[in-house]
Amino acid sequence: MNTLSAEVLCPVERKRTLGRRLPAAMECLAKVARCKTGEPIYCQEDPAHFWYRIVTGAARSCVLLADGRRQIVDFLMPGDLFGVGEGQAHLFSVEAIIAETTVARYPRRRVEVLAESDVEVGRQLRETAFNSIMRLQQRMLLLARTRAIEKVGSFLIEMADRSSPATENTVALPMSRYDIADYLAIAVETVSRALTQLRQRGAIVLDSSRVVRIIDRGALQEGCTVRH
Amino acid sequence: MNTLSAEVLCPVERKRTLGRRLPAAMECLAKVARCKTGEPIYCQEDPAHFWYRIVTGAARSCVLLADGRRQIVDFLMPGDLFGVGEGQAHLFSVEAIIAETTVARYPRRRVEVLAESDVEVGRQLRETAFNSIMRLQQRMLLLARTRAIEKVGSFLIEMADRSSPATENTVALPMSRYDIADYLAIAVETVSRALTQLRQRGAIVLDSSRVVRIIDRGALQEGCTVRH
DNA sequence: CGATCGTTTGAGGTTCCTCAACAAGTGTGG
DNA sequence: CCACACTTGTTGAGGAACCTCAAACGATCG
Repeated sequence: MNTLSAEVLCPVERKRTLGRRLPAAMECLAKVARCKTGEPIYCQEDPAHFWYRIVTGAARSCVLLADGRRQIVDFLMPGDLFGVGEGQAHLFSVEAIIAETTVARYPRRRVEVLAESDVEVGRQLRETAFNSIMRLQQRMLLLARTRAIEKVGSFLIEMADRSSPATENTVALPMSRYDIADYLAIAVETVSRALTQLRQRGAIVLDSSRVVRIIDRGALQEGCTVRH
Repeated sequence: MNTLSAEVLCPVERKRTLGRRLPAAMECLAKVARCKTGEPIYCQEDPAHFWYRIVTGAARSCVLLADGRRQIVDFLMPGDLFGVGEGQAHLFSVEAIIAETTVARYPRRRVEVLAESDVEVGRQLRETAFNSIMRLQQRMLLLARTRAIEKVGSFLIEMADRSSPATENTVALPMSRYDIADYLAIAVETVSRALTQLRQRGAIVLDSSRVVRIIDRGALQEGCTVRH
């Protein structure tokens, strides 16, 4: 009975699905573009004429709030499909966060038409959407954590699970502390302090400020796991 | 350029989509069941053999965390489809929260097969999934709010937008303060205090503890809106 | 070399959580 | 019908966690 609950925390199954390419019929509609660091892939309120997929690199999906805060809605990694099903205009901005980020662009209308004629494409899109829903639900549980140290701990585990299995315990964070703070909805200083505290507890080692080695996975999840 | 951003806050378009019935081909697979208050519709880790839709009443989708807290993942209202695309077992429990809650149950396998043969069903399911994603993203922005009073304010607006348009300014909350607290990831006392404060500011009137009249919508959204 | 950015640490103030008490409403059994 | 327990909602007091402001340091870049 724990097989599924394990999936909640260690989304290996999901990773496989997200990482793989889309059906050939859809891939041949794609055009690939290259983005510099900080360069927007699209902006909030731009007409949503395309769907996108990260090929290499990483990006952040974010929104500016009225109080001046920036909320990062998601970090996008290779294989992630985004900008999908958003009505007439994009609800968020998406910007590359590391150099050499390449993005595949799919014309929305043509994909929608394709989905109605090609059963396989339709099924794949539904599956992708369902996976997004699961990831969003996990993110909601993360944001719902009350303590900053639990948020940061869960974040590190999320990043570890999303990176390649080979380097599961050494995470190279592509984003700054500011990005992490806006993702977790806490202050930058609090992120820094939480990392320091996790280091002092022996849960992690900071090889550099952007490279984290996870020593004690259990300590990171402390109080963050689902009860059985 | 504000058409879309308005949709972010006042999801009228979404409501219409969610409220309407699914295609006839899918509806005829459904069986309707009745649930008492507090009765589970399904439990966390139950095999996910069915999809569900609320016909009348309301329900809460929740998860128990290791620290004993209960996180409510979503409130489900008439028309809402749930339990969809969850792998082999349900990730959350769903319980009715008011008497006379009726739920339609769709056999998952048969719906999936149907979606591959019936283009209309497939399209409708994708649309539903995309709508869920938009709602989840809105919920994420809600949880990302830093102040309790903003969370409660946004919550009231969310509930107002999800109830019938006729009663848009008078919201009958089907859930207790405890449910609201677990939904917003704050303490019950904080929910109560935030409502009192909103009442004192003249933003709302409490006709009874469960019936809220929204007087000043702007005051509820204070600092919660997206910047343009 | 100065400027800027990213990261870390400290000090003080604010918000929220915890514990506690109380009031009102609901159901139950004598 | 009333006494009682229980649930639900509200309010107060004290303490913990986090945010804000400030400063310092290293790295990168022009």
